[in-house]
Amino acid sequence: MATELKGLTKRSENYSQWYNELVVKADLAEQAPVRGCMVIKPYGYAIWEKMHEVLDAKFKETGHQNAYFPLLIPKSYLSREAEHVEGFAKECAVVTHYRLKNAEDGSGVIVDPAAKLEEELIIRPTSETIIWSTYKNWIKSYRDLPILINQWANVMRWEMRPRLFLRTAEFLWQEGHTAHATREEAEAEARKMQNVYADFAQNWMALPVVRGVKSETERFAGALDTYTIESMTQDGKALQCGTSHFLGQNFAKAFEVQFVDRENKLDYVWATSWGVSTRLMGALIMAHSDDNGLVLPPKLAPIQVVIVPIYKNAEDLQKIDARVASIVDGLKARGISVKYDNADNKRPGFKFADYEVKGVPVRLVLGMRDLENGTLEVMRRDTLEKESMPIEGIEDRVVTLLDEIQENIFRKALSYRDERMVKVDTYDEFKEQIENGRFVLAHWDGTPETEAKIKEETKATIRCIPMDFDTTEDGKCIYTGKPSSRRVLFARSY
RNA sequence: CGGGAUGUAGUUCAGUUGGUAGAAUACCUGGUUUGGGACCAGGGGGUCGCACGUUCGAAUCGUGUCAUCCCGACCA
Repeated sequence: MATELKGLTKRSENYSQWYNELVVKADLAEQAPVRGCMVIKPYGYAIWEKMHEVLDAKFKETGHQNAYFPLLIPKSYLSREAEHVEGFAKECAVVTHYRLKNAEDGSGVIVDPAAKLEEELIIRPTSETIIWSTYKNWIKSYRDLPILINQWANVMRWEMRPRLFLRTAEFLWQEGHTAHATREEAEAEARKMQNVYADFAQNWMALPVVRGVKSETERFAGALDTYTIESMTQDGKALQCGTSHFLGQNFAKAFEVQFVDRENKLDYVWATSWGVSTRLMGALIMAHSDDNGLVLPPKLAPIQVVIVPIYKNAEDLQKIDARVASIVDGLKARGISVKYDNADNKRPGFKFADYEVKGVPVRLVLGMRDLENGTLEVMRRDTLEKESMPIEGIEDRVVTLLDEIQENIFRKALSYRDERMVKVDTYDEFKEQIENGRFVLAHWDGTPETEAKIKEETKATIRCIPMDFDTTEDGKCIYTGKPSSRRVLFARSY
């Protein structure tokens, strides 16, 4: 399948359009026939698969196991936890029937009214309810705890305004659901997983994130605390990349999950849940890409190195093939994923542009001229710099180059974000900086009312109370002038 | 659910006062090409979103309907 690559909109002209075109032209995903749903194409899925693999290993290192719970949830389960219903009820897809039949007038297939379900089923928007109703049967004693389980699944939320990867009706994610004997242990777990996410974002995705705690209004429905990692897109908006919730005993109480502790006393268990989704793909795309297309961090790139031959006839190509074979072997031996594209049906210029749009970190070009000189051309995607190098020893050079690129795109994204994170002390200044697409650190009086007013007037929300840097200091709320003991992070968000 | 817009080739779009379907690009075939998105020649592809109406005649006019996109409210 060939993609139409020409004419990618510039970021500066229309950021949303640029993003959309990029997702499609880099061959990552496309819209599905069903509104709000997307088809993740092989190249896009390969990136997600790599993320999945790395995260899964981290979960296992931290003592978690994978399991799987059902897609369909009885409607009554959802109403058990009051805040939880409130948060999700408006966006649930509901299964009401279990059979179709042919219409009598021959107009096609219709829902068989005789097959109406007694209790409707909800397609999971998240799995807390089904999981906690199951944990109830698993937990009797403190000896059954902790339960540290993760599931990789798809969930469905009937969103009003879908966007590829960032907000789709159906999305892929992992959700961890843990049960603990003590409050302290559960809180520690929630923070631990936030750190796992932050580590993954920064060291694998090359994505700088702010770790923090959500304000009461932004908190997950049913949680006591929501820990978040927030990244910045190139148009200056915030993107919630991962969350880890300390659920207290809310779900245990709603689903009557009690255990007998060491002192033979009955108590409710303490819970956490945490998740990241295919939205990470959106964060990745928005963080590093440029007007030539995607820029992938080498650690997650499905193809880390592409080799393009340049030749005039079959005889030349044979010579290049032979020389390239050993380079390919050498790179593979070093654990590098490499593609040698000697397809004859595309010209070199086309291939160059194509792999640039797809964000392949390193391109090696080898022509007859190079063959004679014992050189090749090395291009790095992050800077677009080209350099001629000796073929001899190129494999090791590529290894270090990939590391440099990984490091460089993180640094670039970090300084981009840091330049756009500002402190303000007046509301006028606040409005101006929000309008400029900045992350704004400002004093807030701590009330949901003020937060709501600010959101209404500026569309900015409190992204988090940051944990990565100390924002404690005496000041006055930018909106009400009431005393505040620390700054919080405001931004517009996706 | 409010406000705005659009449905014509795989895609992006043109289509005049109503007269029976076009371009670019993509695709297929052949040839020449190949150090930054090739060129020439030929070819295939559309019940003009759907329904009804007006008319000798509708992509074009009217009514209805469905769908999609953008802007809000909501959200991982």
